[in-house]
Amino acid sequence: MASDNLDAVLEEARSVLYPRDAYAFKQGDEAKFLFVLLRGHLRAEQNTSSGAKVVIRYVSAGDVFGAVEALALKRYPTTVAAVVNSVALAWPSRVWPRLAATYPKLAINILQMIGSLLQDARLRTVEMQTEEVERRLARTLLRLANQAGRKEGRGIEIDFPIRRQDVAELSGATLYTVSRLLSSWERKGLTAGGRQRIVLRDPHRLLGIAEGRRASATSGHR
Amino acid sequence: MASDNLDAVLEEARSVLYPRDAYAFKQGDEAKFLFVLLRGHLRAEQNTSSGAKVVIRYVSAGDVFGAVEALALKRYPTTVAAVVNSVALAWPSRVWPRLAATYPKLAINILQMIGSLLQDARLRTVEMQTEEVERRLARTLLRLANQAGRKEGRGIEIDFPIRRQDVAELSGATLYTVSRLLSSWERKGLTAGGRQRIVLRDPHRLLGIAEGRRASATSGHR
DNA sequence: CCGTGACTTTGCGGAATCGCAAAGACGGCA
DNA sequence: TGCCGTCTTTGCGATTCCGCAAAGTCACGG
Repeated sequence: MASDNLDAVLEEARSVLYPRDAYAFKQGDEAKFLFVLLRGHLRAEQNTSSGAKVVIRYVSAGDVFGAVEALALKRYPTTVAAVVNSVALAWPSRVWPRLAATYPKLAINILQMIGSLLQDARLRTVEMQTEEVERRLARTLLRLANQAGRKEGRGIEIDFPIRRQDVAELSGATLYTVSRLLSSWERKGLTAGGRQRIVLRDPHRLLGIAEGRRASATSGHR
Repeated sequence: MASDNLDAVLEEARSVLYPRDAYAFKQGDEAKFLFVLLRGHLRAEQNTSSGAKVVIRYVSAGDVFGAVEALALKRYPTTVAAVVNSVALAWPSRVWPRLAATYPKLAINILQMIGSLLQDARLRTVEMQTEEVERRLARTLLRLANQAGRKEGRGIEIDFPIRRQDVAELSGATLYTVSRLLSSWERKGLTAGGRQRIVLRDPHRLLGIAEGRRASATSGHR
């Protein structure tokens, strides 16, 4: 039943290839397309007027991106860049009214997706406001592992290159604090890593930290 | 042209009265209705499992609330309570598909509203992550004044009772820090206040703080 | 195989902010 | 009018977290 619809909807899209570090769009660009990521990983970030940068989210295969902007806003409020070679489908936003009218379920799906984005955004605000950095970082890593984790011998590796700086901008901390925490966790066997690389060695204990139990004997220093 | 539509849509709603401190709905309730606030002011807040509370936003007359939840989610992720006696219109969420199909512009409006909520939420995250408390507080007050300010002799008063604690939960600070900053601003003639009451005496200078210039000679202490 | 630039780590203060404790101040209600 | 609970203020540390500086470390291109 759905396959006819699906084919028809796919007809309207064109596919786009983003080499590593290429931009899908930039903050302030006119929002002419809505996308679905087929393969790869993208980073959505927002820059403040004062030059600070915040990572809004990482986009994984199967995710929709640019939708809210294309459907409801005029311009993209974020910049989206490929962190590995990626492939996406793009629909011109002008075809949306027709598609939505023809396939009501599509509209419902998009609405739900936006709803969950909103919920995520608010959850993040709540965490930023009520939890300390260590916990936020643990949560951030678990989330990344969950959406882009690859099983790797003794643990889960985040399946795309990510700098400490990126993690900091995603979790609401500084580069230095993230580096210190990861070092400390590495010494305890919770994580492992390297240049643009993070492996969760003991997700269970990380979850413990994320949920409140302080990393025993962390002491922040030493 | 629109008035017929409007009448027809209004037909489907029922009005509800919320006395001060009454709940429109609570976190976890099944999302059966979507609302428009006609009169009054509501506070939407979210509680964490650990007991902390965060104010998501204040709802003013004309605002839609509960929409995302009713249209896309199953349950309300926030609690909404009246801070003054309020009146709202409520639509059962099940009439939505029919309304949306009949009045496409309605769907577009709702989508745009949700889009701007998402943008707000992300902007807040960015601010929480990149700006210091003083600036965030100034922004928060200006926003409140903007959406619910009443001109008052020598300044703009926030037109509903709001505790320091609420401001803290809205701006991402603690009760103590908010109180200290407001005291300091009051000494400089930027604001005035009292029990559950805040008046912006000099919005222009507040804007200066919100945009970066540090309140001269603040010194944090004293 | 080496040089170079990007990324990471860590020491060392320093600043921002928290948060207890305790004292006021206010306002509604009996 | 007086009491009481709620809200606010402020002193005083205590913490958390930041952020410069400088020294690694790593990956890649030539």
